[in-house]
Amino acid sequence: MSGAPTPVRVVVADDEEMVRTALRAILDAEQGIEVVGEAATGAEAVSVVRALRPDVVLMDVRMPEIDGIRATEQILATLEDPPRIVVVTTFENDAYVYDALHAGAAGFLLKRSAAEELVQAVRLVACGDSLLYPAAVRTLAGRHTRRRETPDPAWVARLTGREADVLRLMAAGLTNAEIAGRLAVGPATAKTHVAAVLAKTGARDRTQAVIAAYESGFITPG
Amino acid sequence: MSGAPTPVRVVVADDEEMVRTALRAILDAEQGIEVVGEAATGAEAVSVVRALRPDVVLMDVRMPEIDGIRATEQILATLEDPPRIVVVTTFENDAYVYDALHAGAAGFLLKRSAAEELVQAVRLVACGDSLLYPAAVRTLAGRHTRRRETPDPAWVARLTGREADVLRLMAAGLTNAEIAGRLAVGPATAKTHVAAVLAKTGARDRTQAVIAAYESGFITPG
DNA sequence: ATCCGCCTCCGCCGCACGGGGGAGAACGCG
DNA sequence: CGCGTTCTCCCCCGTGCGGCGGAGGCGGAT
Repeated sequence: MSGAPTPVRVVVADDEEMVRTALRAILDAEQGIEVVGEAATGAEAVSVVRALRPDVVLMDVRMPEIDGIRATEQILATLEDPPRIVVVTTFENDAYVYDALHAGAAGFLLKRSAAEELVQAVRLVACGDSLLYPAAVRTLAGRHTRRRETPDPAWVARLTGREADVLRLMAAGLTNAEIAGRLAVGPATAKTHVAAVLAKTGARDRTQAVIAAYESGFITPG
Repeated sequence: MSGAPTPVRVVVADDEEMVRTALRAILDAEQGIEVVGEAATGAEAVSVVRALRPDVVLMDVRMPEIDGIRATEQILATLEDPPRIVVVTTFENDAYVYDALHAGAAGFLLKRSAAEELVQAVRLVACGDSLLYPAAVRTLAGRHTRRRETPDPAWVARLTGREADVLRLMAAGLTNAEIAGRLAVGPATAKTHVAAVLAKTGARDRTQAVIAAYESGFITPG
C-alpha cells in the first residue's frame, strides 16, 4: 500500500539559490521524489553527492569553481554505482549537449522546461532511461524537423535594456572596445554588460552568446 | 572629341595578387579609368596613395600590417585633398560597414559584386557621390527589405572540407581545444584551420566568423 | 615526374577577453 | 524615506585567441 517504499533521492546543484528552491519545491511536491541535498558549486556537488549517494543529480552547467560538465565527469569517474546525472542548462547548445553526453550524463534538460517535464525527467532517469529535451534531440539529429515557435527564451526577458543593446552589438561582431565606443561609455562598462549577458545567456564566451542570440531569435539572419 | 581628357586615376589595395590583377583587368578595360598603382598591405597603400595621388582607392579591409579601415583613416587624416576611398570586403558585416563609414570611406563594396557594379562604383565616387552596396544598405537601414536569395557567398565554396567542419564546430560554440578533440587532431591543427576560416570569411575573430556563417546561410538557426 | 592544394603540426608573441572582486550615482517603487 | 535595480567605472589576473612564420607528408592534376 505504500506509494513508494524507497523514494527517488535527488540532489540539486545550481549556483542560483532561487533555482535550487524552485526545483526543490517542484520535486518535493511529488510523490516518490525526495530532494536530499543541494550544492551551489561544482566542487560542492561532487562532495555532496559523495556523501549523500542520491539516485539522481540535477546538475547546472554553469557553476563557480567547477562547471557542471566537469563535476559530472568527476562524479562518474570516482564513485562506484554513481547516480544518474541530468544536466540542466539555460539554452540548447551543441557544445553543451555533446559535452554533457560525452561526460556520461543520463539526460539533458532546459531550465525553461515545464515543471511536469522536470518531474518526468527525474522519474525516467531514475528508472534507468535516458532523456533528451526535444529541442536538444532536434539539434543532434540535424534540423530536419520544423522550426520551433519559441522566439524568446526566458533569458531575453531578463536582459536589461543596456544588456540587450550590448548583445546586439556583440552579434554585429564588435569587440568590447568598439561596443564601448558605439555606446559612448567606458570600456569597463562595456565589459560589465558583456559579462552580464554571458551570465544570463549561460554562454561561456561572446561567441556562444551570439549563437544563443541567433538560436533564440533575438536576432535573425538576413 | 577626346573621350576623357583626365581619366579617373585608381589605386588598388589588396593583399591577394589575384584580386588586384582581376580588379585591374576590369577597370583598365574601361574608358576613362586608369589603374595607376597597387598595394599589397595597408602601409603600402598609404605610401602609394601619398605618392601617386589617385582619385579613387579600392581598399581591401583585410590586409597585413595595417587593415584597410586604419589605412583609410590615415590617408584621410594626413593628406590634403585626399582620394575617394571605396572599401572592398568579402562579406557584409555591420562592424565593417560602420567602421568603414566612420573612417570616412566614400563607399562600400562586396567582392562578389559584378564587374559592372565595380566600374559603376568607381565612376560614382569619382564624381563625388557615395555608394553603398545594396545589401550593406539593407543591413544599415534595418532589415525591412525582403530576404536575399544568396544562401552561399563565394567564400563558402572556397572552404575546404576540413575548414567547413571547423566552422560548423566554431558555430556550435566550441573552443579551439574542443574542436581539436572533436576532430581528433592536434590543437595546432585546429588553430590552423580556424585561421584559414577567418581569412576566407574575412572575419576578424571567431565571433565574426560565426556571424558570417549565420548570415550566409551556411548554418541556420533552429 | 613535378607541382600544387590540403592536412597535419610546431614555435613565439601580444592582446583582447573573461573571471572575480568592489564601488558610487541615479532612479523608481513601495 | 529606505530599498532594489540599473548603469557606470575601477582593479588584478590568467589564458584563449589570433598573427606570423615555418615545416613535412600526401594525393591529385598536369
